[in-house]
Amino acid sequence: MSTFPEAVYQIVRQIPKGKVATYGQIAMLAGSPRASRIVGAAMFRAPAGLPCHRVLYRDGTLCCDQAFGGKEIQRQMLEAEGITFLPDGRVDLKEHLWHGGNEE
DNA sequence: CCGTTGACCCTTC
DNA sequence: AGAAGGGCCAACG
Repeated sequence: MSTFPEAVYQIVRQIPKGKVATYGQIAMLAGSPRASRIVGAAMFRAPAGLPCHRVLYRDGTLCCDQAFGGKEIQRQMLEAEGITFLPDGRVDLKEHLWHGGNEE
């Protein structure tokens, strides 16, 4: 792990099924709590096999409506993982917000 | 090496 | 409560 995106990939890969994480949370775990934007950029360049669909906004909303080819696509993937959605169209962070525990 | 850009987040109007 | 603007850090040209 030398570059920031690479560290981000490792962290996102450690997100368990049925759990979600925020860009800010991942950025903090990566070593820069304010580099949330770098995390998003890294997600776009992220290779296949990376559960980037488990990464959401700080409020639980999806990234930018066009990620993964469509926010509804991400919603379906999250539901398949066991994630519950609120009537507001946001993910239930209080139920699925992942803690940065690398020890696992 | 310096400037620009970006799947974000926070503060203020 | 909703909308707008600025700031931050790291990669890329």
